[in-house]
Amino acid sequence: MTGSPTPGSVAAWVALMRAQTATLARIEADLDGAGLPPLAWYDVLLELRRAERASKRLRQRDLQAALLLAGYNLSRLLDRMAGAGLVAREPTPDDRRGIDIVPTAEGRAMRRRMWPVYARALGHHVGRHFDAAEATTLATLLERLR
Amino acid sequence: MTGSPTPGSVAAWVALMRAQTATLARIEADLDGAGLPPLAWYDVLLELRRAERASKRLRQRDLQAALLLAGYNLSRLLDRMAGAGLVAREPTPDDRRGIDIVPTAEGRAMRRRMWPVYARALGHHVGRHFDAAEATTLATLLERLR
DNA sequence: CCTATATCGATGCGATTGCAACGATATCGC
DNA sequence: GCGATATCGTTGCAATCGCATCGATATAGG
Repeated sequence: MTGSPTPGSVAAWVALMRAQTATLARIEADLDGAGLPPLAWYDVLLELRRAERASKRLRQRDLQAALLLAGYNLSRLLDRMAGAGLVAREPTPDDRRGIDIVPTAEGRAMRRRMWPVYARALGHHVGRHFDAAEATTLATLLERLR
Repeated sequence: MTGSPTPGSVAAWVALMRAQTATLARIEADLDGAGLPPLAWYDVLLELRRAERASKRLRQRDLQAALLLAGYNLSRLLDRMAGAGLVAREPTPDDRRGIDIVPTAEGRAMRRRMWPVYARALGHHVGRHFDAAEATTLATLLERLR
């Protein structure tokens, strides 16, 4: 047998693809409309802030794992962000293969500038559609697909 | 106020991004591993079959709307698929700007060849994680983000 | 210690995507 | 009917992604 999946799970998958594509496009459009960089830059800056709050330096490898990003992709994303003056690369103290990524003052400022726009977009394009219980249900179900 | 969205909806959004990215990557890997073309090709071929079943010809514009795909992107996707002999372009009878997209015999065969692999991947990477009620709940919630 | 293997990050190159603009045709408003 | 505007699909070009590979360093096994 070809193992036809349940109709419900096909519907869920199709809905997942479309929801992500459509919502991401709307959020990116809001950021772009405000003259801000793409969402991926925010994700990087947010991870960097989390690390700073925990008084840790973040290795590129760890950033890669946190963002589910291919290594070569992250290398070049950081090229662009470093070019824009938002992050700096420093050698990892105890592993000479490694690079620590640190935010610059401008990088921290950029994250603060992006958040209000991102938050507004999130409320408008996601939060608006769910009450608290629904949002939790949705998050819980989606977690299983990690 | 910056209008912080509810914590639940932020969690739902993050989970949505990760679930889609991770699951899509797994499914694409299964298709690629079976020597088959990307998922987008299947989506096109499926829409074409739907149209044929309804005895309708499908305009490129309608395909674009059905797939939530940018026009220029679809143009070139169809270039590749036509190059592979899977679809053909024909002038729309009543609108000389338009192009009808029709599947070739090879295109229909390719869809039939892709489905078992896709179905297996879907069962493995999506269906496995949900019972019928959960899948329906998930689909229903995600529909709201269209 | 010293070779074999694994990990970390970068890079050359071809494929794909996104943006802006275009040519062709259709539709609208006068 | 006719000029202004909108729609359909394509294309040039730059940015980004994905794959394969590389150089450098670290770790494991004998």
